[in-house]
Amino acid sequence: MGETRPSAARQRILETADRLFYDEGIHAVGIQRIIAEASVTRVTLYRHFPSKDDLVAAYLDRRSAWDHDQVDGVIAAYADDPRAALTELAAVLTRDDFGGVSRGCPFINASAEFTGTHISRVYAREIRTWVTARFEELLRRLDHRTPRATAQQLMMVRTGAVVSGALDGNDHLSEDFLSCWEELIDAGLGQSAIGDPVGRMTHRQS
Amino acid sequence: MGETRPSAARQRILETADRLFYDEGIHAVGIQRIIAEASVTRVTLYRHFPSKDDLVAAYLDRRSAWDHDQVDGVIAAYADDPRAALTELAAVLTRDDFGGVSRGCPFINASAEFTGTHISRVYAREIRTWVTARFEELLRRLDHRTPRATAQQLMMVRTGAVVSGALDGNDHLSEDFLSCWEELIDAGLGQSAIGDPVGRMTHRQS
DNA sequence: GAGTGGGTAGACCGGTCGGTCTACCCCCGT
DNA sequence: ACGGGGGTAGACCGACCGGTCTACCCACTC
Repeated sequence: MGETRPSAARQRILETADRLFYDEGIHAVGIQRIIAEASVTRVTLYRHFPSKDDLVAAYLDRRSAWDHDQVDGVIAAYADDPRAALTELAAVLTRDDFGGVSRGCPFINASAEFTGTHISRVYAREIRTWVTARFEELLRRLDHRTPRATAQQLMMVRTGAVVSGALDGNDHLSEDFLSCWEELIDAGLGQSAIGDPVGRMTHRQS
Repeated sequence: MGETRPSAARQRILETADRLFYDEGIHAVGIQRIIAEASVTRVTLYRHFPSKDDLVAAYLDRRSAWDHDQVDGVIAAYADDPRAALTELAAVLTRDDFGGVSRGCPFINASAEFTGTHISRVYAREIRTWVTARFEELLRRLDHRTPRATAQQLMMVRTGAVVSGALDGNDHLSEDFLSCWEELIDAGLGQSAIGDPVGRMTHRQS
């Protein structure tokens, strides 16, 4: 019962919606466009997704699941080396986001289109806190001095990198981002090879 | 001639559009809403702004002028102390953006709603490169080792701070941002009191 | 005192929005 | 053999979109 066949139509709808919503914005894309480009009938779409908001939720859900998998994958791959995992996460979490070709983070973009407690904002906050928590875990395993504060700084810098990458034409942003990333991490590590003294980053505890 | 009286109606239209566009998004706000809340006729609005896009342009123009003035004001106020100007800019450029109450940067939000070469993206890129150039100037006056790269890092971090502030509920973000900001600047200064050795931030020249 | 620019009022346009309805179809499992 | 779930086709709904039109008004200036 329930999910029997994969439903090719449903898959086409989701992929088309994902592409259009991400590339052009949610409000800018109507149902008509989606059903046309997905080669699907109106009825079929509304059978799977009772309202446009449901489709939006499914879109964000896919993206969210993807990001979760990406992060979990990196952490698992570097299970015995948290420091290397953090570096790899920097790369993975900004993949395709530099060079002014990408449209940036789907959650940030979606949040810009809606107000209050709309699902887009809920999804955005959810995944952001989750990723930040993963950062914090890795930092704790490194005996970092300020795991929570630094995790939030990492999230902040990553956010800025993705948004800047989508807006500016700068082709050196990737290096600027990565050096800043490494810097933030190493500044709170004990026996760092680059010899930073006492907690310059410790304006607050934890 | 041309601009004789200040035209109270025009002013009301602009202020209403600014508020609604910023708070709820551009696509989400129709002309009907604006003329209703501005207590103005349809004809009046279209007399001043031939199309919605013109109104959007005027909205972004106001915001852009405001930011320009803010930055110029700070630089002028600290004309003899570039280092203090940078610190003050950090505060000014994220004013009202922390605590999850603000909606963040109007240019970033507008850019998320449109594609390609739409005015919103042009405005965003313009002001971002302009502000970054001001950062770079100040850093040069401080004999910073990597003024351009660091200026872009500052812009990146500021971007992340504003967006994170608009999305997350975190109430410590301001401190995280400011410490990161100071860190980025001081890491490339010569006779810094916090004793950082040779260029760890200098992964590239200029 | 005639003209003009900025304003009001409200009907009107074609198009698109999100969403519903009816009717037919076809493949699959029982 | 048949029932049902997933699919197609296309008309239809009210509402709203951005934008235009006509007609009247008022205050100010030349």
